[in-house]
Amino acid sequence: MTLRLYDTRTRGVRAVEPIRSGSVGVYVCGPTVQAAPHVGHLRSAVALDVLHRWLVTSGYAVTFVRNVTDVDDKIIHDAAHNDEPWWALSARITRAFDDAYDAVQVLRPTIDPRVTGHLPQIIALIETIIERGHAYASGGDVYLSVRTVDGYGALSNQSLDALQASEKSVPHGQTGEKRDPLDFALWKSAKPGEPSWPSPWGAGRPGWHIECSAMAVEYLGEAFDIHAGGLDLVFPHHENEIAQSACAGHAFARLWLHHGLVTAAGGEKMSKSLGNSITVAEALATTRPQVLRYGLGAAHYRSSMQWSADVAAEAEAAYSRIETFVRNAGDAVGDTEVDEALSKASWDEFAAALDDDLGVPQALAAIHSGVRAGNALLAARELPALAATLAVVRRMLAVLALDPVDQWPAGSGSELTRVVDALVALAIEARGHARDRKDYAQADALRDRLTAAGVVLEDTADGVRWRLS
RNA sequence: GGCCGGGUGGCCGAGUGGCUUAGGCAAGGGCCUGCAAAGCCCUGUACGCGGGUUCGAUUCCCGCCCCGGCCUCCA
Repeated sequence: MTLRLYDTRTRGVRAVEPIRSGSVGVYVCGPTVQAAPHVGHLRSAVALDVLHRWLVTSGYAVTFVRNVTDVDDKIIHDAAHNDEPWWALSARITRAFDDAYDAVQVLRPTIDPRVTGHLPQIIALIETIIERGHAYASGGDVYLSVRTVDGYGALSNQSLDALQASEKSVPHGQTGEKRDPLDFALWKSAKPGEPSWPSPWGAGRPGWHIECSAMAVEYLGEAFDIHAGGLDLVFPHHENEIAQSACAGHAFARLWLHHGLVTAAGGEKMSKSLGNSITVAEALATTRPQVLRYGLGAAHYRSSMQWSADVAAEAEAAYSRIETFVRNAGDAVGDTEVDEALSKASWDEFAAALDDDLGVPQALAAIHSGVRAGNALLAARELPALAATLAVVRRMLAVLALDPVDQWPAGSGSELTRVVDALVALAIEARGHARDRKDYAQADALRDRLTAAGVVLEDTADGVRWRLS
């Protein structure tokens, strides 16, 4: 079984056949670091993290590139508005994105290149495109001549005529003359007070699309396996990347993967410009990070999903069920030896689900089936079978970065934790004595007081356990 | 207007030309428990509307309605 993914360009599911056997190169369009990350950005990162981790689990050497757009119109504008240097704003927001990724255990990319660190590569690429007759300089700008590109519009299935018909007038802030309204900027001449870099066409900065063409080739080569990003990037961003790279003679990405967007309560796309964002910081104020990860990752990556307090609550309930099983089964099993053969079917089901266009919903179904079967084995005290079930459940969870033991260890080390544990143990002991002499009124009174304090007791075959409600 | 995606049981969310029609949450019943908690079992019979193809369609085709994305910066 090999991984099959939906390819936007061919509009169908295709097997991933790496260009270099055994290794896979992935380029992801990362954020423009202009404002604090919202849960939509995190959903993107989590969805692509599942791709990253599944490729690694499948045995590939993965080069995962996720760029950072650290200079653009909005960054410049917002920084000026804040009375802050543009580079300080982008550095600050880059840090906020990294913190958000770390909070939900998104693997670090192999490299996360920034636009401002790749001006030589960008300028060289533009020169190549001009030399090959596909771009022209005009008034300090450089434009790509869209009509010279064979197959422009293939990714987004747009015809040139249709695009022409809906094309608006020349966008603001461009001083040069386009030969054709469809042409787009590879290089923008500097305006007073804006950051700029020297180039053969005068001081200026890169257009939005060219950076990705340049950085992808820099780190993955002229041909690579997978290019990913949000559905909102298909046109014009990815269409233009394809055009630029084709004009430079690069084969570029083999497969184009696009994930769905997160909607806010009203059903509209969550975005900075619509002002309906829930920031990652806001979400984490009310939702545990592992639950946020579970919730954002639970829907199929290509579907749109809503994020709200209700969705978060459901994720909490579903994930707690998994946590409870892993904890209870772990205690019961101890170091019982694990017979891998007993759990092969579950793993195979899980692997087949992920191989089929990253079918996380079906993969989660396999995990939940394992949990249900495991809980039954726990009740029956069938420890060898339980040990195997627990092992495979945790192995599946680990692929999704959701293992409660290794990846999300409970708050530990704090002196307070030890104190609370000792105090609760004292109360549990007293309640045990009361139960032994069948003084249930007293036992229940003790339990009620713990409940009121936010401590839930469970009487299990392995003794009384407690957790925070 | 053009291009794309979607409308599934109380909710979220998979999937399929008929077969045992995921999984989670919520609900009801049962079991377990001193009582709870946790857990297990059972129940609910869904596929936007109208046609068509078919022995048979939620699944394929046509039309319509509704929702969303892109066509301007956007994960």
